[in-house]
Amino acid sequence: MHRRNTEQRRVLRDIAAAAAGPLSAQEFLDAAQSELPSIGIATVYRNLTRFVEQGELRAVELPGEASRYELADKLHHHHFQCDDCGRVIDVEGCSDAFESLLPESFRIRSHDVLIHGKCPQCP
Amino acid sequence: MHRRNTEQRRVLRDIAAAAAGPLSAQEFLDAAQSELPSIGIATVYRNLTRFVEQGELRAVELPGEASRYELADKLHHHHFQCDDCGRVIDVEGCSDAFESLLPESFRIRSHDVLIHGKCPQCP
DNA sequence: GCAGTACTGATAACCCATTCTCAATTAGAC
DNA sequence: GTCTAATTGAGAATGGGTTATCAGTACTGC
Repeated sequence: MHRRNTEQRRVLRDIAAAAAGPLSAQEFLDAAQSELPSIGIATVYRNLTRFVEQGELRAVELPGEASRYELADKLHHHHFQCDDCGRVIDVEGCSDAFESLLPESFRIRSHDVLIHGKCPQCP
Repeated sequence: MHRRNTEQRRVLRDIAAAAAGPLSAQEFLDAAQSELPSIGIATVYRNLTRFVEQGELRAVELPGEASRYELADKLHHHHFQCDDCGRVIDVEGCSDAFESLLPESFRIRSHDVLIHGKCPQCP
């Protein structure tokens, strides 16, 4: 099972690298089609799944939304989602004092923060 | 359209009031059936939707999970979800210094925090 | 009590993100 | 250039949460 470097994969990787936040399969498709109009949604899903298995990408799940994908080597960060356009943008840094809020009997592994509001591009 | 006080609604309201965190429709169903074995999932969904419309309950969306519902008059808080049993438990308090992480051009409206780990009941 | 209608329970239908199928295409070793 | 299997694109199929349908039930005003 030799891996091949297809144009589709190259385009998808470029999109992930240039993204300002995690993208959905549909967003990957839209972005990819502007460079490779014939690419289909099945290919996008197949490759996103594969990139996750290979450790290149990481899935980001947001409430009530389709899965999004971001580079796996990103440092700890959180996300902002615009109420209007729905775009998700990375937020660097983190003020984590969550541990102190729970009793000792809870063994904390991680935490996710999602900030809502309006992004600079929306009215 | 006169509102009626059915046994089903009374049970669902009791369950919501006694919950340690937001419950899914399935969890409402399971809890309700121990008191009212004939209650069906359609009735649960119908009433949860109705309670939300009436402002009694509020929907809580967690990544990759069915909607959950909690009392609408709860004060600002966050949630903990157990990696093992999946239960969701309220976390009082909040260390919010998120505003400072984003540029001024982002107008922040709210934030959600979800803490992951193991609850006291799980190994 | 009775009537009228809001409500319920069972199940079929729906919605939509994701996966599968399969014939056609193409990267890459030789 | 040839060969072969990995990959692709289109559309069908899937799965799970939620909603719609409809005949039967049971609140509540009188």
